[in-house]
Amino acid sequence: MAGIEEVARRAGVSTATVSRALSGRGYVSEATRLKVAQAAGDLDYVVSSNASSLASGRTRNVGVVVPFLNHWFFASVIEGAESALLRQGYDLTLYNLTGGGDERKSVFDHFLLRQRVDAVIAVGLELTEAEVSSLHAMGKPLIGVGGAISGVFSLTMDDVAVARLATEHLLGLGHTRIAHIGGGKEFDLDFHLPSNRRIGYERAMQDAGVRVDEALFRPADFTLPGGYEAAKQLLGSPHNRPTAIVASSDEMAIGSILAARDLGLHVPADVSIVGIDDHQLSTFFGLTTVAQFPRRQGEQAVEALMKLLEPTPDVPESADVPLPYELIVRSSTARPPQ
Amino acid sequence: MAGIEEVARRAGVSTATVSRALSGRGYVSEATRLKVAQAAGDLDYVVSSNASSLASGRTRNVGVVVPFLNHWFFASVIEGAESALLRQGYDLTLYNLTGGGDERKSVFDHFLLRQRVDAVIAVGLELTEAEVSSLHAMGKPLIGVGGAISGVFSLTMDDVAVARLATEHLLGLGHTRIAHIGGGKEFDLDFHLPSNRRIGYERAMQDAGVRVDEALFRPADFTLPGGYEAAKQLLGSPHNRPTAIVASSDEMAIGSILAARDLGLHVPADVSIVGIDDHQLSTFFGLTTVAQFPRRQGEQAVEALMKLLEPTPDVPESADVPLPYELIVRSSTARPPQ
DNA sequence: CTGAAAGCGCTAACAT
DNA sequence: ATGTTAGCGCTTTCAG
Repeated sequence: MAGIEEVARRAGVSTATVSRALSGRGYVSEATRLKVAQAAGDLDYVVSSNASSLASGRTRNVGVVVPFLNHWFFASVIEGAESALLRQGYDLTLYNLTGGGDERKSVFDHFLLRQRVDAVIAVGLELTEAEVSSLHAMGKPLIGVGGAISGVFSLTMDDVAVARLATEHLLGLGHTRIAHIGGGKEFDLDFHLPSNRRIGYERAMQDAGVRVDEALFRPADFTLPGGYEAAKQLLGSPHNRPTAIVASSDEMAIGSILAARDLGLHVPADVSIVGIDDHQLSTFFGLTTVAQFPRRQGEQAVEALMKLLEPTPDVPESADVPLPYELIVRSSTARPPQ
Repeated sequence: MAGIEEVARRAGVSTATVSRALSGRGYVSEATRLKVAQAAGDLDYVVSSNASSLASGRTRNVGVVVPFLNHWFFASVIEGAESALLRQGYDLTLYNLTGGGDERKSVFDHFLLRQRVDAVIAVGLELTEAEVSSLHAMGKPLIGVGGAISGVFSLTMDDVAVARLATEHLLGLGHTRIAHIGGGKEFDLDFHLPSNRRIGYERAMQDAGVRVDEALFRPADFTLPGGYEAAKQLLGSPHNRPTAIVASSDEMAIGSILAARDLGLHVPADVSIVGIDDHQLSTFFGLTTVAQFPRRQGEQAVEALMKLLEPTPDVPESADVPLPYELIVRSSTARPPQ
């Protein structure tokens, strides 16, 4: 618990110089920098983030707000953000809203306002005007990931294009009776992704001159069991069973594969299935999918923040590109039977 | 961004009184408390955690260190810890070591030492002596979850008993050719759970007078694909195929169910399978398992910390009980064939 | 029960 | 390039 004063004494300089030498801000000769580093090392000196924050007004800490944690997408985004932040010497403090309304309110009204974070990353959350503006009033940069927030810079995939690509893959193989398992209306509140993906699916169908059949759409909850249920209904239909399914998430797609198996249908011989995500289990199930890269999204969010937070351009340039996605063809899709 | 001074002025008291009124520490008359609360509310005052921490030496923030994030167990522990902390007005800052050796070093040598946290929760991590002692030298309480750390208070399940229970369930149904899929040696470094579970399995067998057959053990990596591979080997054996499998994790157990299906074996008619965890997918797969309760573990870790951190007994009493576990029988286990 | 005042440990002008 | 110094916004003795 050595303080800056002791380091200064040991290095034979002033505390101001120690501060400059250690933080990299301001001019210090190479020689003194070394002396200071040495002294600091000897004493196991680590700056007190509180004192530093209080004096400088910068905490070197960012808040990440998520609606769930126990979910592939969110966990991956956080992992990406965390490691990018660590590299920059930043901490990540986590706000998980799983608990419900009360938690959300106290996080936005209290926790995020107590000057503990320099910026906020909101993942998969549609923030209210009030939430956004209270953050902005404090001068805290806010950035969204996966779910656009009006008036806020957000990293977000082109969900229409993604779903279109998945559907086109199937169309290209010759399928026309293509079903879609997407999010129900309840998911459209915080994400708009369900309807966007449905739109992408429909556009692809229409552009290919294929009629969109309402009976071939099933809402589900993005989970594996949800996908299983929906697929059972779709594939159990006595008339005009679809020859392919595009599911809005890999978990639902995997559920669909299991449903098909349970019905005695072979994938992809009897039915082709494509998902969206590239979930960690997708390789195992041989699922064809459109990959998104949530870890990368977390990193990109941090990169964007750093540009706002760090005046010096010591952060690698990262253009404001749209989020990438990529069709990954595995063994769950093939030409339709006959 | 109103400061304490403005609140004091508006309430007609000194800043000292505001501090006392808002923090609950020290004597304040009910009347002034109300006045202050009113003034603070009017001004949307939120205390600056940095100034408060610097002055008081307490950050009201705890660090949580995990080896992975994208995993059911860790995510659940964090969720539990997070919500318990939120209730106490604490923040949670997350340190994810997924990146590798470098990250770990900088987290322990730098990040955790910069006085940003009052305490540390290490989840599923075996800390080195150096790591533990540098934390203790700073006076930071440290508590382990899921993986005992020598010399550190840890919440940890009785893995021997858990595996024994799973095995006894099978023995009780009449199985004797019971295979075990457990962690390989590489997992024994940070967790000792693999070998403990194996011991529990063996003890149960021995106590039942059943010989432990080396050929009936397969190491795997705790994942679904890993369990699938292992089960394929076990169940594909031409001689003396096991009639049951106890897997050290639900993911491996689910992999085993899928492996059995792919071999044309029926679960549980041809083979019974039991896991350990009660993973979110286990209900869907009808998996019999021994549940552990990771969310609760996160909460308990926080409760234990609060006792150390908060002198006042405003934290509900929670005895130092061993972690609970519970056999949940679903449809993946039954009497052996014939 | 309340107020005055001395820091908490560092950073950032400003001066040199 | 380095030192001096005045705070950052609170909490906490210590008086009263």
